[in-house]
Amino acid sequence: MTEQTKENRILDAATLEIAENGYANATMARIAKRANVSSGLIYFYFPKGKLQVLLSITVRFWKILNDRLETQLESISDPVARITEVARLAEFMLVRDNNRLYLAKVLIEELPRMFMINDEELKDTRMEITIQNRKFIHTIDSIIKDGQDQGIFDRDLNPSAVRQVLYGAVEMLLYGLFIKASRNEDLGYGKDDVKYTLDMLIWKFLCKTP
Amino acid sequence: MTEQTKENRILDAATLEIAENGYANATMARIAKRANVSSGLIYFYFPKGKLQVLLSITVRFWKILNDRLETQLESISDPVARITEVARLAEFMLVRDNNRLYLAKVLIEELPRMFMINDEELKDTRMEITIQNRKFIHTIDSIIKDGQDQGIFDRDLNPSAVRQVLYGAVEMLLYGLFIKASRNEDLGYGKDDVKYTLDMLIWKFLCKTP
Amino acid sequence: MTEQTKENRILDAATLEIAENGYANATMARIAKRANVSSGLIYFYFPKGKLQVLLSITVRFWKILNDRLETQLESISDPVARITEVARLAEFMLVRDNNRLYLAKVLIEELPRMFMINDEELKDTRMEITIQNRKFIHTIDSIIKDGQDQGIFDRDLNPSAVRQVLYGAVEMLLYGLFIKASRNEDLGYGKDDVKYTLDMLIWKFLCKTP
Amino acid sequence: MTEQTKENRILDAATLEIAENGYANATMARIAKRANVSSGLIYFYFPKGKLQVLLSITVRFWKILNDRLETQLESISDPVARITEVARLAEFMLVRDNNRLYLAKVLIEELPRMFMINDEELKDTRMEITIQNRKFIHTIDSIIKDGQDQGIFDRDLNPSAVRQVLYGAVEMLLYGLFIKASRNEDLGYGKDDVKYTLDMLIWKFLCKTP
DNA sequence: GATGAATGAGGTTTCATTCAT
DNA sequence: GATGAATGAAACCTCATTCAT
Repeated sequence: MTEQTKENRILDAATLEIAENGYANATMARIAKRANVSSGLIYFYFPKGKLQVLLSITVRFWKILNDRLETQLESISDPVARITEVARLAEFMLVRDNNRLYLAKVLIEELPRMFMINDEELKDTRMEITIQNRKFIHTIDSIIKDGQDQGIFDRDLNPSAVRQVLYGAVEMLLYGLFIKASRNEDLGYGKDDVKYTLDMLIWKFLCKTP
Repeated sequence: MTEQTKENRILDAATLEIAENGYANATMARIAKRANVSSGLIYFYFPKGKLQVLLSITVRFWKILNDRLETQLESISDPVARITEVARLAEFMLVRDNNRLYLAKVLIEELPRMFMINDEELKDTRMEITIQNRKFIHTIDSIIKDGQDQGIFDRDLNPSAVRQVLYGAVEMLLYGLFIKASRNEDLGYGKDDVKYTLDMLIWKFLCKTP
Repeated sequence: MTEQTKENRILDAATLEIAENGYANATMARIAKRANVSSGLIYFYFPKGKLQVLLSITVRFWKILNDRLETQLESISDPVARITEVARLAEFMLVRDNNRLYLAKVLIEELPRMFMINDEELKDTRMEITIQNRKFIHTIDSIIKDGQDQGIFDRDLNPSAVRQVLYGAVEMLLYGLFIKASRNEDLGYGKDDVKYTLDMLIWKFLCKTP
Repeated sequence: MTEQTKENRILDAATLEIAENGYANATMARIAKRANVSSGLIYFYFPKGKLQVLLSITVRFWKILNDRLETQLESISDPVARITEVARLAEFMLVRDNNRLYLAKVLIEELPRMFMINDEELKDTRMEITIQNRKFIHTIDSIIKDGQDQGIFDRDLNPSAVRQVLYGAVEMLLYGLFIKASRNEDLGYGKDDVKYTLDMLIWKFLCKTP
């Protein structure tokens, strides 16, 4: 999918490494080995080290997601269809194959960490995430407000709170799939349940009751 | 709340340290300093080190939550009231004051890490978490199934998927509050919105539509 | 001489290591090995690393020198005798045996580096040097001004410039001795020439011509 | 002054880089950037790397100094005038503008390092320095011996020791000017004091007392 | 001549963990 | 129970140096 530059290979390798060992235990040496580059090259592309690599994984994902959203949503006008499309796309980008689930795991587990970064030297990368994140949030919130204005979505709900609910729902549903895929534990539902549950969440929770 | 033994002081200090720096950057030396004990003493109480401390924070929380749930739910029979009470209690234990929000942050961010632990020596502590976690999951799933059996909750929803949605919704709503409290960023909603949104999630999404 | 605490052992080992390899090539690992301590312990006493070790060598020397000067000069009132005593003491502390010459070499070669340090984190150590240095400069300048006031020293000379000349003269004369001791090269003079030359420098250059 | 070939630009850039960061912290990458060439090119001109660059800075300086000395001294016969000319020329070459002071700093601080070099591969460059250095020393020592023979300079002084004194005096006086120029610290004297003090050093210390 | 991405040896540095007191 | 100086494995990270272009 993404062009196989060495920079991208490093990010892919880091995704795998972090997914398997967690950020705390991921080592630069192993990332380098997985990407089949020297450890020094990682610092050439990401001078601030491991944290910048993690941030860059996130930036790359959000950029692609936002780009695709923009394209996909262009031709859809119905708020229900639009919000459903957002969920579908997130699902598609993170669940389609097991490789994607690694990315899902990293994004879900490490996203909160992003908000905590104060390092002055990483301000730029951090800002990029914030921009992409705000863009995403704005997309969702706009759809919700739009639906409320059109009388389709429940006007009594706070759009920001709804967005958090949707975000959390998608996150935990996907996370369960990851656990299922990577361990023996069954959490009691499958990919089809995710689709159906999210549809119902939109129809019943988000839409105006007749 | 909890008795101020040195052991508890260590866990409290660790919660703060991990909340501020993340598990990866938390150091035993700083935890010791914050707890006003020597670093050697941490190993007296938690011989397996940092990871055991993290696990112990989690165990302590889940034990208390499950205990209280048991007590509180005893006198409630209506499924809607029961599931609402679960949300209320989680909220209460994690949001009541800002100190609690630190705990919320640690639990939310580091919980996934728990599932990755294979360390033979920590099997016992890990098992304790699994037990508490299953107990919690079982409590929720039982309420949902019960409600479905009674024709109050929507029978077409997969109980496990619903549980993930509720868990994710509570998590993200609380997490937004933490961001708000610890940074200037406003996510667009407040404590009251959390209550109302969760109530609506239960009424509209979870309950059977008439 | 100095109490053989581990801290002092580290400074002694570092002096030797830096004298032999230069600051640029000195390694913490070798300093540790020479001091017979673990490399980690160096960071326990000198958290800012190699540069702090270098600064600390200097601080220790200047402190001792200033202390002894204070004691020795107490009982001397004649400006000529006083300034001679300063030169003698510097000589004594740096030349008496070959071990001392190592210290001399480090102090002479690396002193200029001290003035260049801007590192915010080393401000304290750097300030200590500045204080000791000013104390030393003040001692010398006072003697010179005193001698000028008494009509013994040449009043037309700028005391600060004279101090630089004396400092440079002592430095280069001692440095030559180090070269001689550590290599085969002969620079054409010996310890006795140093004494005589410095005496003449004081008598002829510094004193008022009759 | 010097022709702006890329080779010279590299040496100039290295002088600045080493003056600002010290030899230990100077990096080839920054030297290349300052010289506006690629780092690879430095190895084209100086295959032995950083040390060879440092040696080359020194060689270039001493060669020019010795050349000029030869020219300037040709027409002067009086020992006092000759030795004064040496001091003047050194001053001129190192103090005339602030750029020169950077060179002074590097030469003063890093000269001792030269004597420590044993690297077989740098034997040639090192030898060049030794040759230039001996030539310089010989020039001075000759003037002094000459003056002593003519009964103008004090015959009781060891010429080599005198040379060290003069060298140290010039060095420290110039060094003080550098400190003054690059920091706020005032060492209590200026360029005029340097001239006067050196004149007096020659007249009073070096010359025979009547 | 000139470039700069890429390497990897070798240094610095951290910090979990121990143990004598 | 409690301390904190001391250890050393193992990570991070730098940067001199190379080489295909």
